[in-house]
Amino acid sequence: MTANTRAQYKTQAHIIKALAHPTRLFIVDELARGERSVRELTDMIGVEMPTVSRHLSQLRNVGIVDDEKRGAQVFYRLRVPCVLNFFKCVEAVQRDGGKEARQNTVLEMSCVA
Amino acid sequence: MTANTRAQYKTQAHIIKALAHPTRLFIVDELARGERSVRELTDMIGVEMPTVSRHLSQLRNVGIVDDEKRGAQVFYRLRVPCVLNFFKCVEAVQRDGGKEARQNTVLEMSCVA
DNA sequence: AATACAATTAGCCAACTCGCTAAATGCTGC
DNA sequence: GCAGCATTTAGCGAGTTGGCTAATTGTATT
Repeated sequence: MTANTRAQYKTQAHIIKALAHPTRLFIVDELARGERSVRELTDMIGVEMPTVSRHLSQLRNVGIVDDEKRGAQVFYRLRVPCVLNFFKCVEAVQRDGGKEARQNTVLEMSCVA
Repeated sequence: MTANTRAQYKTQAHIIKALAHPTRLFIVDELARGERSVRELTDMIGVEMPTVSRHLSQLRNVGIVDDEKRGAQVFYRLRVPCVLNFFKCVEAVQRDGGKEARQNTVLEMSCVA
């Protein structure tokens, strides 16, 4: 592996990592429906606004979402809709695979999915 | 958000997190070319075998890869090829977005990609 | 200008991640 | 059975993550 290749994987991992958290997945899912203010998202998620704000800036830093300040509020938008395709594949992983996952929560998952 | 929905996002995040590391991305990429033994992967990556082994079991635990023991060796296979689509989308994120990413490494990225 | 609300930043702490080395397990060939 | 290789497991330590509260910044309203 060359240094360049290694750097490339690192950058990609950084982007994927931005999606690797339940709250941030929820945010992406919600923003797929339209733009939302930080307050709106905070009210839906069960954590404090500063925490939500940090999740949002994480998504923004890698370019997945976009923000626009209007008045006192900041609205966030999904910038790269293709990340929604991740969900489909992840569901496929849930169905087809997952030894540990199957032991834990996937069975209950397949009930609600 | 119901408890079930929350659990669902948690499970999905767990799967995505398994991909959110440079070494594991490399492994997935390499396994897309065919099965590989732990030794083979270790020789390509610059870390010790125990570390590679743990990355592999992380991928196996969420069902992304599969292992088969033949003799003294263990061969790993990609089980859910759709994860390769992640790469395409991640490249789109790299191109279209990424404030921080743009500052850091994306420019050099777009040269090698 | 004073108050109130929206959002971010800073600082703290518990939990997790990922590298390593050492030890354990399992198979192969002598 | 013993030696040697392949792999995994265990245990350690540095660094990161994600929650919180408190403090800061910026806008709107009175």
